[in-house]
Amino acid sequence: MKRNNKLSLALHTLGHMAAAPEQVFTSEVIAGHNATNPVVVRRVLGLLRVRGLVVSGKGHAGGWRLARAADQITVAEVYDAIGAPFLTAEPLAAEKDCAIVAAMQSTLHAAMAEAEAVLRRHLATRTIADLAKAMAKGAKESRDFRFPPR
Amino acid sequence: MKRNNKLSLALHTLGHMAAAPEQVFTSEVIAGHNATNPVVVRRVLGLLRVRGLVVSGKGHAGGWRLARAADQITVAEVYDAIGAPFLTAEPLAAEKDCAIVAAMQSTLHAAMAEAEAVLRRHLATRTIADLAKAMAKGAKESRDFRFPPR
DNA sequence: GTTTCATGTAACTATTATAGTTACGTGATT
DNA sequence: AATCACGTAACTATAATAGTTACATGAAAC
Repeated sequence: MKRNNKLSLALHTLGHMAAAPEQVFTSEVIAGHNATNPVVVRRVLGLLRVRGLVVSGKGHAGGWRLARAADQITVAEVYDAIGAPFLTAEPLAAEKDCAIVAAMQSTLHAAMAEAEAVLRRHLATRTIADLAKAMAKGAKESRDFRFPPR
Repeated sequence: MKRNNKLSLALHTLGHMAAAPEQVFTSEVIAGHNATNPVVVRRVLGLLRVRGLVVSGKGHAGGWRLARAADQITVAEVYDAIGAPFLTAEPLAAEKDCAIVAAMQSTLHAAMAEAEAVLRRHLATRTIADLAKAMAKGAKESRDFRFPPR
């Protein structure tokens, strides 16, 4: 997983889990599917586990699976679990006491908060099951996947 | 400018320019106001120049100023000029032919495009002049700010 | 015309966020 | 008891971003 992000890894993995709910996936297998390392997988899926999206087991039959039905897990929940929002208020250090800086921060923060709300609302309409459906349809059709109307 | 971003530097600087339109600012002075380096300032303002938001001059009376009235420059234009959108489609390399990956990309891209549009629309309603107004109102703390002597 | 000053830019270094890796402990299954 | 897979700490590697140095170019001042 070179320069990708946790959200992609998480959604990809959950999509596969949704497509085979009976199956238990080891972090090693998942890592193989994502060109990354098992430890990285455990770290990312660990974020999902504390939010109750997946469960993990140790030992011989150990591994990962969904904690509930795929159509009961929205993409927004995964996004929140990863906790790396695309939109955040600006940091900016210099001249903290400058009124222009304050006005700028206020403007940017308001705009981002609004955009982030739209983003989450959009992602809340999609579930992991929707991702798995694409696989059921087959890879060929999915290459020109179209977002269905709301 | 430790770990801050170009947009903050740009907006802060343009805000000050709007508050003193007749003033010419050198990159050295601007750098001082932002705890950064003159070269960094030139690089960032250079992005604004090619979009016609500011103009620069060399030599003795050289420096930077707005290319047009502050109320004719929207924050969205600055955002676009910086060209570092907060929202971009996911890269993700592994398993390109996976239908789930394609579905995921599609979902994320659609959500981000929608959010980004909201963000830009919001920023388009704000101008650099709005930022300068905050200074005119005068937060107490900002009174000690001084522009460089003519 | 020469000096001075500020931008324009290339090339390099520094910092930092993120991912990758190694190592080993813990608990479950065989 | 042996094996397997997660849990996690600690370290290393990579890459995006910012900072720095150096110098050429052009404009104003003298």
